Amino acid sequence: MSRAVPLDSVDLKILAALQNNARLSNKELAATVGIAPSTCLDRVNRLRETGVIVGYQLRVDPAKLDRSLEALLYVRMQPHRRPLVEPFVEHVLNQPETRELYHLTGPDDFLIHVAAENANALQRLVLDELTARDEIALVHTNLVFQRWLGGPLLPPEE
Amino acid sequence: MSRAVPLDSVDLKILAALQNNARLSNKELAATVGIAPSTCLDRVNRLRETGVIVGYQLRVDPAKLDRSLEALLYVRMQPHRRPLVEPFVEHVLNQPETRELYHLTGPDDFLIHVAAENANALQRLVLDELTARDEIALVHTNLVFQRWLGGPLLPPEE
DNA sequence: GATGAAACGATCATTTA
DNA sequence: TAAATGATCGTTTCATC
Repeated sequence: MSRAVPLDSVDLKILAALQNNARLSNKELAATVGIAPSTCLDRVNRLRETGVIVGYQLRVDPAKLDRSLEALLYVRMQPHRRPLVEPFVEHVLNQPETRELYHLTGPDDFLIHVAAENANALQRLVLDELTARDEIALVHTNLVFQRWLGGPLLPPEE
Repeated sequence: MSRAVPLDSVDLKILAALQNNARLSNKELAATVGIAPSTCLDRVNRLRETGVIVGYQLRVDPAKLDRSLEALLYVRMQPHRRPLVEPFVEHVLNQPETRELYHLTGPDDFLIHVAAENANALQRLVLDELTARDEIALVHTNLVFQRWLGGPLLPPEE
């Protein structure tokens, strides 16, 4: 269901261009990659249908929303059993501070990226929403100085 | 420069709607939040001008691009000095596998989210691009089972 | 994959509350 | 000051080549 999809050089140009600017109009995109708008529309639709393009995400500045304290929370679950995982994931995703959640190999089972109003809000989140739960054995909190996004994601070179 | 911006309930509705679907047309968005399209356009432009909306990002499925092995790399820098930070950040952002990079408090100085083709590619990344550098004291690699995104980010309740 | 036409949406000057 | 109206302009989209 999630195998790699054959992509030609036009597809790759489209993906690179849209990852640089997801709001390019179809017309601009077509001009950028050098094909007709109708063809371009077909290509983009196919990239969506095949699941290469998953969605379009708004990026907001957490600081502008009074959430300037970002942190990564490393969470250990004990026992680390399937019936406990799903409710925990849902609980985390329901917290308004949650930006991303990872389920991981390694000593820590989860990593949560959160954006809180201040240290008080972060403390409340850790103590009341995480360590208060029986299955949560441990939470380590690391503050985020800065965060960068990688460039366009493309298939590995041959 | 990054203080919170006063936002009324219409702004919040716009932000919530666009975070659910950043490709809503202005007309649809206006209907969703219950205002005229022209007003809606003004609002969105203001949210961009004030820096609340930072950009629009394409979300792609790494597995569909032959990058199905995602990992988090915990990196310790020694010494952790400013002149070493910027070149390292640039080096990491230049790697095609890099999706996100965090600079952190705590025992590990950086966390890198990467999407690699397979274990070989991941090993190469860690050994040739990270631990090969003098300033990198240590890299821990944790694989990603699954990743979720949080819901819309809005200001804390009063 | 391109062309061209019809339909639709974005945008802005103007008007109104 | 903020929002709505309505005309213009441009883009998307689809049948056809």
